[in-house]
Amino acid sequence: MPHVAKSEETRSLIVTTAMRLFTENGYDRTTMRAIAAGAGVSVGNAYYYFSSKEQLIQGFYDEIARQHLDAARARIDGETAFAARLKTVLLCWLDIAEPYQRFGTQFFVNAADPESPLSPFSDDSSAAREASIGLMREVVDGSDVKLDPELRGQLPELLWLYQMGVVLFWVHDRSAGQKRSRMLVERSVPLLARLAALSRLRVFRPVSREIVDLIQDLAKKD
Amino acid sequence: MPHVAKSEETRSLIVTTAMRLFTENGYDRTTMRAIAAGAGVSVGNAYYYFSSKEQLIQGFYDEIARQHLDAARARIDGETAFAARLKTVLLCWLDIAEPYQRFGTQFFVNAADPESPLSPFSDDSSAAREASIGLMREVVDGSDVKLDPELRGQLPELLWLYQMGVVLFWVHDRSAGQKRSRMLVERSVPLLARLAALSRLRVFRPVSREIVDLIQDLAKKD
DNA sequence: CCGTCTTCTTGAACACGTTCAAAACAAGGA
DNA sequence: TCCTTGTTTTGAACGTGTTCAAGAAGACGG
Repeated sequence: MPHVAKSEETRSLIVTTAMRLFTENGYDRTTMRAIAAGAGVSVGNAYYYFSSKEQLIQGFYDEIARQHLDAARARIDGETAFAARLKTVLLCWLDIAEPYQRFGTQFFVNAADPESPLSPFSDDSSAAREASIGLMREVVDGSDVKLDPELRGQLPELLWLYQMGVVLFWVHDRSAGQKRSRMLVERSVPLLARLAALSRLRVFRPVSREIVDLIQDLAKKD
Repeated sequence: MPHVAKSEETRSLIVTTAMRLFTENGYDRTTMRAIAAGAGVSVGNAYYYFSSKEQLIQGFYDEIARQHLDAARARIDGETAFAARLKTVLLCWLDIAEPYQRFGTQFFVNAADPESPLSPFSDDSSAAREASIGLMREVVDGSDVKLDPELRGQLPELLWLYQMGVVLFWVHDRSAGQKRSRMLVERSVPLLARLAALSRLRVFRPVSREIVDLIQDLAKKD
């Protein structure tokens, strides 16, 4: 038989059980004792693999991000319009995250804690963050959009921030199928695209420059 | 002697003690037992007045907001430049909130929960929210800025959202004296002001219109 | 097979937020 | 003064996340 570390099996059993229970009953109503019992291990054992209840969802977070990267790349392939590409990427995230909104809410609340390793701005999340920004870079580079070159370099990071804003809206969105979030994307993306295009106009140039500078300065030690 | 309800004294004693301990040791490290002991009451008594530990900071939240309204109004009096007024209001908030950033962080994390009554978007917070938006309306109306009239009506709400963004940045800001947050305000406010002025240009008009429409539609059931 | 060292597992114990039945107190009215 | 009714106060008890000392199970060289 293949040498699969027994410990990996246990670890994965625990996280799978946790995700099932979170989805069934919500994050708060799922106790560590229930997770341990469901996985057939002791509560202490769960803490041997995961340092906290919060930590249990990091794996889940990574899973969503991975699915999103794959699906979004497939969906924008061939499309060259900037707005269409961006819209597809964001709607794709909403599709993938939809089943988890119920407990995803609780999750993203924890992630709002700047001290938490789950924060999208934390060092621990830098890998996932870089991957997401990379996707946005593909959105820009694979499109035929014409941009102020200064803006172009910064745009992926800006778009990632915009995506964080969409997520924040989504967390608060209680409409059926999150259709309000979808509307936000459908209608704000064309606006952004037009703003980006306007950035090449003369009147707009200094403003655009200053925005880029500001972001760069703010990023210097973040 | 004046008829001050004994119960009001107890209530205020509890909240005062709580705020002192929160500021001294942080929110997490302050236990309800410590608060009760510090106030010389039983733990059950604290729960008679406040339904939860979180609820204890609502009073504090209100206090900061009240201070901000007063101080900001005084400081913008006489000033007529839109950018200057807005900048003053935001820097004023940073000044007032500074001593509490340490545990304020924890507080604003709780407030990020959409289900929490502490959320700035919740019904329970609508009074405070309306007051803040009202202040932004004063910022606009007391200034000599020329605006697309459609935008003018919506602007106070947009500025309030912008303020929420600044607060979000501030929560994550670990620089000394929150000088990064100050830089953000100092430099983003002029940008906003220029954008607002640009909104009257012909090329910009349709974009500006659509932004206003989108916000209105999104606000319809929020 | 034995001894030793590391990895894994256990469940009792702890600290904390929260609840609740019961007691103490306050204010009238008879 | 006593009874009644409503308000305030108490502290033991509960459920939860988390810790930890101790033991079980493997891994491996001899």
